[in-house]
Amino acid sequence: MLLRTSTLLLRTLREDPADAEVPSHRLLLRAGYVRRAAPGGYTWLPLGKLVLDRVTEIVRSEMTAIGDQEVHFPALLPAEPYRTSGRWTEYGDDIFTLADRKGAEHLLAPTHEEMAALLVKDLFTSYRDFPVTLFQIQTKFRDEARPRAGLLRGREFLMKDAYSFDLDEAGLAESYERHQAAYRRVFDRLGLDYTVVHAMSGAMGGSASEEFLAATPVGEDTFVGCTACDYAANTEAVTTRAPAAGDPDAHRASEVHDTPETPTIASLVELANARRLADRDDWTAADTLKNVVLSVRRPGAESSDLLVIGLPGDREVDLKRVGAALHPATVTVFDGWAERPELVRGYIGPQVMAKLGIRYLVDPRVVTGTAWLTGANEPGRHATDVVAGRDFTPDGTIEAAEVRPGDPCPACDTGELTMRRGIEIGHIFQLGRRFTDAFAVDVLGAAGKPVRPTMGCYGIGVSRAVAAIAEQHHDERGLVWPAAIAPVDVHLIAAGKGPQLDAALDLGGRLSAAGLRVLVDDRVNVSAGVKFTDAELIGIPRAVVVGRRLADGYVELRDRAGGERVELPVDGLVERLADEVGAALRNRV
RNA sequence: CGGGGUGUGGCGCAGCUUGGUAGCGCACUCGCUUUGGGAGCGAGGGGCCGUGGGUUCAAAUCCCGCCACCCCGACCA
Repeated sequence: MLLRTSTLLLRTLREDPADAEVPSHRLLLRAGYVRRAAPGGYTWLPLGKLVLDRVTEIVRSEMTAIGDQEVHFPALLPAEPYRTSGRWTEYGDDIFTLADRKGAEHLLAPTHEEMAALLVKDLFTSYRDFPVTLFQIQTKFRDEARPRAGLLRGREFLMKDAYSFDLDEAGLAESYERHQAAYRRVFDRLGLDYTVVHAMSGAMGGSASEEFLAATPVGEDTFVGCTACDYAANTEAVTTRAPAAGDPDAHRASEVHDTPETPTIASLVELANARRLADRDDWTAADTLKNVVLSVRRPGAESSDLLVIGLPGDREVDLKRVGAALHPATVTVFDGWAERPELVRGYIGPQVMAKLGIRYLVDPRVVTGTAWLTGANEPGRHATDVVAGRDFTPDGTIEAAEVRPGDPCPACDTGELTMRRGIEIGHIFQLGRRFTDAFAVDVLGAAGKPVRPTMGCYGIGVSRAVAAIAEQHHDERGLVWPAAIAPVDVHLIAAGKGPQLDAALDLGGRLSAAGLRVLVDDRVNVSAGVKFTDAELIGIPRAVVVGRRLADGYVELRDRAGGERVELPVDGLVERLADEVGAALRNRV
């Protein structure tokens, strides 16, 4: 393949577009890979399409290598299957919905579990047909509340989604492991620095879920690692180790104290020490029990329910974690104080929750036998020695408290948690039978009785991966593509329009004939300096400058990543580059 | 959805306060010169000033509505 800059649909930008903030967005626009065409929608220009196709091909090859079969579902679907599965309402505003001329409701698919389950039900009837995994690479649609950062979060994006069907749990676990391994190979080949983290299975339910996060400061997900072991998790999925329970009767009796003007934890701690409540002057925020009132709304429900969460006063509630824990319900901070006078804002304690019939969940640190300084449910009053298991009994625990760097690792005894940001580039789930149940997907089992397959689903954000690679592979001059996914293998630069131009075109033709992808900068009346800066912006791994030493039979080979420059004889150059590029690409596999 | 900011040729911006027939740099076209690190000179082409309404003799400029984009938050396989 031979591309010529003089005719390529390409215009590099000298300055940063004003509305592009993150590096991938900025550079992909400036270097002429994509153009914004719609809110949250991008046009892939020729160079960008080549990159997208190479990434797509790597994904496809690893999927087929583990025996997955490629299909292609419609993106435009009738509402009915999504109503049957419950996701029409569960997804809510995040799906694009539309009506056809007869008024029948449709959607632009955000993902295809329903279709995969129905397709298997349609065609397979015997246990002998299993296991089977289907995948597709297709444009997905989601009506994002806030598209941002160019390709990182769009309303239309390319995704590889796969759906496995097994007859039992062991088979599902195997399929899941196989995809986990395949995903590692994909992201290794893409040159991404990524971490596999425990994740919430959320709407999908099921027993296991992991996310593949590409580390970058502009990532939207925060994840933790451990300083001592290999534990890694999305903050939403971090679990808190509960301390050992104690004897609820080992504490002195609870006492109520006047604590005027102490609606906050800080003001309460200050007053508790000043007044020596319960004969102590060493109170800290961690000794207090903070009770946060939330509104919880189930999908499609008319009204919200109250939920109070109790947690140590030195921790804030992380609404993202609460939301993940209660998914698919949505959670908001309670603001209906006027209608619930029994809730004394700033002085709420757990002692009355059962009597009020309000659901009360606590942080795992609030175990039986712990004693707390907390609200007395009267204005200006708090109570000491309010003991879990004696003065109140929670309805359960919830992971609601913020996770902080330095928190103890839940997986080992010695490590502390560290926090980083990442972009979700892959997500794998053991789904279970949610969708096969919804559509009664039954096949005949070995014993002559019906068996219901269990599903896994596995996604890779293909277009997002392109942006993630750009985030991780650039410098102040521009993009620096890994060899495996660069739009072309060699960028030939004619530095001079006479013999240099002819020689560059000749070299380009021969390299192309040798199987390399080549871009020749054959523009005349463009100075060498412009071509050099453009080449660095575009980020092809190897550039060959055909310039002043051509007369002596030499050209210059430049390495984009390392910056090395070597002079090489034109003789034998084609063979040499073909070898080098071939080796570089093989090393990726 | 809440808060903040911005919409003027392909890109980056000025003009708006104080209304009077749209400007700069880059990019683009032509000519000559130049040619290894974003060239020079000369001549050109290209703009419903986001959009709809209002005020006015007159609106890029003032007023109201809407739309879009960016950032923060909420939301989000």
